[in-house]
Amino acid sequence: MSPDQSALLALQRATHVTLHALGRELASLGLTAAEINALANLADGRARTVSELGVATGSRPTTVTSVLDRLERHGHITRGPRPGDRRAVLIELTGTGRRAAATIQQTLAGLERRALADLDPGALAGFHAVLQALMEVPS
Amino acid sequence: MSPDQSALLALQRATHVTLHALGRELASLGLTAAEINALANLADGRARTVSELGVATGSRPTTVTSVLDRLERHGHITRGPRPGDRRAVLIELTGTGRRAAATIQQTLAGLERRALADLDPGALAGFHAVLQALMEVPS
DNA sequence: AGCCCGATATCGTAATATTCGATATCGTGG
DNA sequence: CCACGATATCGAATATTACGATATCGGGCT
Repeated sequence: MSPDQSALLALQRATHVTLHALGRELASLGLTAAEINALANLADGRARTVSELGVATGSRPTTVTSVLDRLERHGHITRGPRPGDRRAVLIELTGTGRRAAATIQQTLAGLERRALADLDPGALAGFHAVLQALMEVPS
Repeated sequence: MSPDQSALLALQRATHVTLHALGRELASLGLTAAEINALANLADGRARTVSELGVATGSRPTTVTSVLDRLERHGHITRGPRPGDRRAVLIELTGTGRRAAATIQQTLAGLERRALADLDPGALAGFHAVLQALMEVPS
């Protein structure tokens, strides 16, 4: 009954599958998975630097830059200097960006609620513990 | 202390991070993440169709086809007809493919062992339960 | 037998994603 | 004030993924 030999293979499959489901529900926004991911991480309204966003999404700075290029072109974000450190760039949501991010967050929350409602409470804790352990594995 | 508001965002970040770690350890094979994923799923030696591989990796058939194109060019797999159903294509590992897949599986297993050794036994069960629930969410 | 429909995989095309190396700018500590 | 690390971007290349169209095939229906 083991769904997979490997936790990592299961992780990747689940990521792809849920990404497709999320993209289907948010097709009207005309955004790609990476853009949705970035907006979801910005949805709380707190400004972030490119590096912080890279850590949050698990991507490299150059990748984040290209995603932000498209988000900026679509008018969803603005870039500005960080006060006190003009190397860093602060990413902030625009009005339309905030609306899109809110839609994303609601869809995200709804999908998770439907999926995890009937689940054992400890399962979610174990889920996060495994993710944490996988990300901190000593190389 | 909650690592993330959203299980899905945590999922995506963990996937990216672990993919980078895995790619680093397997850099000598000269394979990309998608190719590694495909070979890992084929590592048990059982032949699979393109569709089965798509389900296992969570990708669409066209995506699998292009990944297989590269694996075939590298001499890691062969394609042949499935006896009794010539629509389907059976993917099988070659000699070099089997060696690469074995290396991948060992690296995968080692990485998971290092990461999950000190973890509560129930955590892994919860992890798989959450993944299962997320993939089966009613649309 | 003949036919239509769904399943399977591939192809062409295009848009995205990702990476690498190089570069410009900026803080910080000697 | 100077060297070094941090930060982000750019240019070029490759990989990834998707969509629609196409070819082939199995199976059921008449």
